Amino acid sequence: MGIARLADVIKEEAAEAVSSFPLRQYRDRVIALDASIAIYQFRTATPKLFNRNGENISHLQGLFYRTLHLLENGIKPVFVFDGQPPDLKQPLLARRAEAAGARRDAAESRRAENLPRPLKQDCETLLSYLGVPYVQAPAEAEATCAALVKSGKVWCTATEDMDALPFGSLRLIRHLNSKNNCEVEEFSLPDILQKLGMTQEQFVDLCILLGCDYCGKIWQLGPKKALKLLQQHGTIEQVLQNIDPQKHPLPANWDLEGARRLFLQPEVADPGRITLEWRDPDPEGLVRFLAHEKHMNEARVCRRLQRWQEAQPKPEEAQPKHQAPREGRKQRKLGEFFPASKHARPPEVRGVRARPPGTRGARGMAQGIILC
DNA sequence: ACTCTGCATCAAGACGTA
DNA sequence: GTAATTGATGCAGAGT
DNA sequence: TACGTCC
Repeated sequence: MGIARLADVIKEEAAEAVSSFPLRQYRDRVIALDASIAIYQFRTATPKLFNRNGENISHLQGLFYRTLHLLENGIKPVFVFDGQPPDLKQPLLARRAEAAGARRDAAESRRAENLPRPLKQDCETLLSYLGVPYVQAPAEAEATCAALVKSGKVWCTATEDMDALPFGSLRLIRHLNSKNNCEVEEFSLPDILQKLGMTQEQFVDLCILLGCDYCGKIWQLGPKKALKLLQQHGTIEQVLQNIDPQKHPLPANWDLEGARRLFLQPEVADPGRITLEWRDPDPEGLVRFLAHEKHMNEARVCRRLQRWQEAQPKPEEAQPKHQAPREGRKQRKLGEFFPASKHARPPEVRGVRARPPGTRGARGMAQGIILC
């Protein structure tokens, strides 16, 4: 669940490091998202959606709508999937699993944090048809997101929890998906460090004291004291020498070094070996996959795709406005997929049967990415 | 006063229509 | 008859 | 905007 109250601390103590921008500010930006968190959100959102086979397809519908929303706003998303959670996180996961009820068998709870494979495959398939790249992280997704930002391949990490900052993501944005023109909130890591007067190492120490996923908290040491003491003494070790150990007992099995190492030298995918590529969504493939294979309502899928199509900038006005490198985004004429129907007529089987020659899109399947 | 903790509560994702 | 997740938020209370 | 529906 990230770092407890880190956002509050930053807003209070380093307000200048936080700014708000309208969504359009991020046009043509590459943004990394934690796929597992997003999917988990969709799955736990109520009410759950079941198709006629009784399969929960909340994740597909959610990912479909949300990704198109990003694409419509000119954002280039990269989804990063969690890998193996670090050992230090096991106690936390075990606690969560236990809280989730003793009903689950041990085998399932052990990998509770990982998405079930078919679920993940569904999402990868969907992303491929959407033309959106994804990355498999070896461990924590947020860590790989941060590495991608540091490498320059990605502009920022979009996430609701703050882990990406101690992992070193230079920019972090929140509320990317909020509805009514709510502004996006951007945290600048360099500004945070400067305002707090801390190095990245000290900032990581701060996050550990605030309470992270990897080790327990020190009793009676909340955000205010933690910040002040760290600014005063520099490291957790120094802080410990200046507080009363009776009043501030350490948690059992407190692996300070381990937690630090996970933040400062996390296991991440090598950005240099990752190629990010975006393609236009493949409407035909999407209808086939979502509606026919997964039994989402076909009319809805088509309507949404049509809305996306209409939101596409016309080729001629797309050119002069932005000088931004339109790398690899070939503008495909989409009219061919939707025989221009003025009034959205739902109940037809469209787009699927009508397959113009030469547009057998499904090759799009290939273009997720790759590597870890 | 200020700070931290514990407990209760509530809303959750996105669309479309009224 | 019948389930029931997670986390953000606000308020009460206790320790400093 | 508030609320009901999605499958």
